[in-house]
Amino acid sequence: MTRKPKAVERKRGSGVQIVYSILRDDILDLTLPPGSPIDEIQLSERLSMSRTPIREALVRLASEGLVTTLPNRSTVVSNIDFMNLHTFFDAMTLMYRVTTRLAAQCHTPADMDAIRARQVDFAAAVEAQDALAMIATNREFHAVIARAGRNPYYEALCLRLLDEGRRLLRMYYSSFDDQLPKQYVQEHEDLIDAITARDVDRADALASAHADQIVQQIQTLIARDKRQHISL
Amino acid sequence: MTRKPKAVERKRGSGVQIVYSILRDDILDLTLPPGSPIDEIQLSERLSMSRTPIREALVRLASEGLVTTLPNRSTVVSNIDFMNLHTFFDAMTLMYRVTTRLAAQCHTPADMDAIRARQVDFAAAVEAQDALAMIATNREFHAVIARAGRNPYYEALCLRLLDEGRRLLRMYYSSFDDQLPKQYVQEHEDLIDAITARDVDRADALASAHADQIVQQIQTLIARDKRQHISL
DNA sequence: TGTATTTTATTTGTCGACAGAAAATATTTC
DNA sequence: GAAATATTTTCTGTCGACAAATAAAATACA
Repeated sequence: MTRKPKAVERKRGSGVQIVYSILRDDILDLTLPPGSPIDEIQLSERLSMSRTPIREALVRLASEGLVTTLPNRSTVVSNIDFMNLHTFFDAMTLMYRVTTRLAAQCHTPADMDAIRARQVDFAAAVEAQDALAMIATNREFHAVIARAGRNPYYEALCLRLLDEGRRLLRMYYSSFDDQLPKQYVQEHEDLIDAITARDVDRADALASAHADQIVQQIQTLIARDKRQHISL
Repeated sequence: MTRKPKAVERKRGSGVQIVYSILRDDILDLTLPPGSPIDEIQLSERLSMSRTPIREALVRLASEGLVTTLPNRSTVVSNIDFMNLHTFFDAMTLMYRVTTRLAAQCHTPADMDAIRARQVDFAAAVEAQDALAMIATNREFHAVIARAGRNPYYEALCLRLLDEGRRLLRMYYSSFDDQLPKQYVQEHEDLIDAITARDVDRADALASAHADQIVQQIQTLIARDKRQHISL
């Protein structure tokens, strides 16, 4: 006998936030891979709430580009556009540079504390050879730098790109589980030094090089993946 | 006797789009000035539809930053943050540069046709000394350049900034109705030339100078506005 | 008369239900 | 047996209604 889930007492307005967070996480770590249909009714039963807050969460995700709503048909998790990855790399590199520059210009001691804390997490993830944790902590590291830059427009685009990158990296690290490059830890340390010294040009150059490294890393992974597909 | 508006037959799914467009336009041309509360019931009566599609439109506007939802209270049109206008100018300048560069790199003949068509509209608006039309056509001009750049991340940020700028300019031109600067028309022409010639560096330099001009223009208007306020 | 407290009213957040649109399935026709 | 058509099913988009939360009004009290 399937029993209906009880309507748990919840704070008014929290429902949307819960659904949004769950879906977002599932999409970004590929628990919901690109193309997955999202059934509103199924979700509403699983989370024991009406379809209204779920639809609201979906609308928010859609306006962030994480899901695509097909009119009168199910909404699906957005695809990763491999044809135009270069636009992603281009934007990512520029945003790394711009946010790091700004952070070097106008950081506060509290910002530096936050940045260093994220770097500790990142180093730990690399040390533990935990690819998933590395992806997540790298995102947080650059997110706090972007926040320290104090430009909401740049920050928003940077966060969006970091999330998109999280999905992308997750795709390859889950299938290959590579040796995680320890040099990234040193590159982050150098970035922190440049920001601390308020050396804008050096911060810019380091961010640029760091972005190039990551781009190259991803492209290597993609190339290897393609070869593997051909060999089948 | 107040009669209830008839539920007009409408295509399924079009309701949200209608509300979204109306609200968006009203917000951007300051028909709904910053801080205006948006009453869902009132809107639903005026447009003769249920609150559901209206709420969906509001969620979309909120995720674009055009409205702010106060929990359990009315949603209001977002304020213009005059304290941090420099972040807007900074981002606007960079996006002008980046999108113009990319347009110079990878435009097609169709792109150039679209750009030139927008420039004709812009020139006409300036010639007619129609401030509102100038604001709108200027937005479209840079929007098609951004589209020609073919980077969806840059394009999205650029559109957001152009809309924000539309609101800002509208605020001052509505109160002062200035002489509209004819030099902008020539600057646009120069931009088109550089893009057509695929001269990336020149396009970049021109876009940078153009952005600086506009920033200076806005700052002049703001300064004049402040003086006027003090003199009262 | 001014402040604190209770009552009322307004408005949001959530719900269940229904109708319309595709997709999936069954049925007919050749 | 295959293609075309009809039927059913599934799921979205929209609706009206209700309850919680806040703001406004009214009342009590000093």
